[in-house]
Amino acid sequence: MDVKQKVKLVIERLKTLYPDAKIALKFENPLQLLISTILSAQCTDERVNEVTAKLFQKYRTAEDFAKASLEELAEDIKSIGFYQQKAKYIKEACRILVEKYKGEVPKTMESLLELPGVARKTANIVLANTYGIVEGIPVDTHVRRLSQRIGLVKANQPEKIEKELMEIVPKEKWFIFPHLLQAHGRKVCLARKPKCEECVIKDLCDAYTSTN
DNA sequence: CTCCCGATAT
DNA sequence: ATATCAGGAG
Repeated sequence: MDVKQKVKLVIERLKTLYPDAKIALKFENPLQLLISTILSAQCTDERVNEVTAKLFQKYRTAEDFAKASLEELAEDIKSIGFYQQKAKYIKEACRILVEKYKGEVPKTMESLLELPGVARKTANIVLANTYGIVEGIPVDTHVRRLSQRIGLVKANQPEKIEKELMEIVPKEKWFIFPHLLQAHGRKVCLARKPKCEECVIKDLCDAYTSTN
């Protein structure tokens, strides 16, 4: 089957299964989403939400994070992995926000990529989910795993996967596509033990059809 | 490529 | 015990 036709069917079926698929990180403004997304690296969104519930009470502006003590900030996010690195990223990123952008989160890919701890995945998420600016497709662990299993892409590096996906997913679906794959990745197409028998797209999946 | 790294599922 | 979790930097 043509890969674009496969993408169309995957989106149709997953949309029926997850009609309310959207970002799982909780946030009230662009700054909160930026921080949450930096924190979410190699960590479940659920735990990020637990930590940020308290964190965003304590730190309300970019300036609050920028002038925070690094040790204290690290301690406040300790239950998340990579907490020392992430504390540095957040403090430094917020210092730049205050210095260059009046404490606000910039609206361009180029500006976001200058922030430490921010690459295309994080920038795509922030732009799309706060400003409605869809420049690409965020490739996280779920988008990567499912795209590879289904057989939508051949590449192994996130940036190359994003490029391949941008060529086969219609642009008007760039926003919903990663949300659908993430929802399916968390509930059915699990990393360790995928529940293939209950999967609504198993007939379209290379990983399934090649072994069954 | 390695390193960062705690919490949870298997 | 080990793999995995909405990755990114050096």
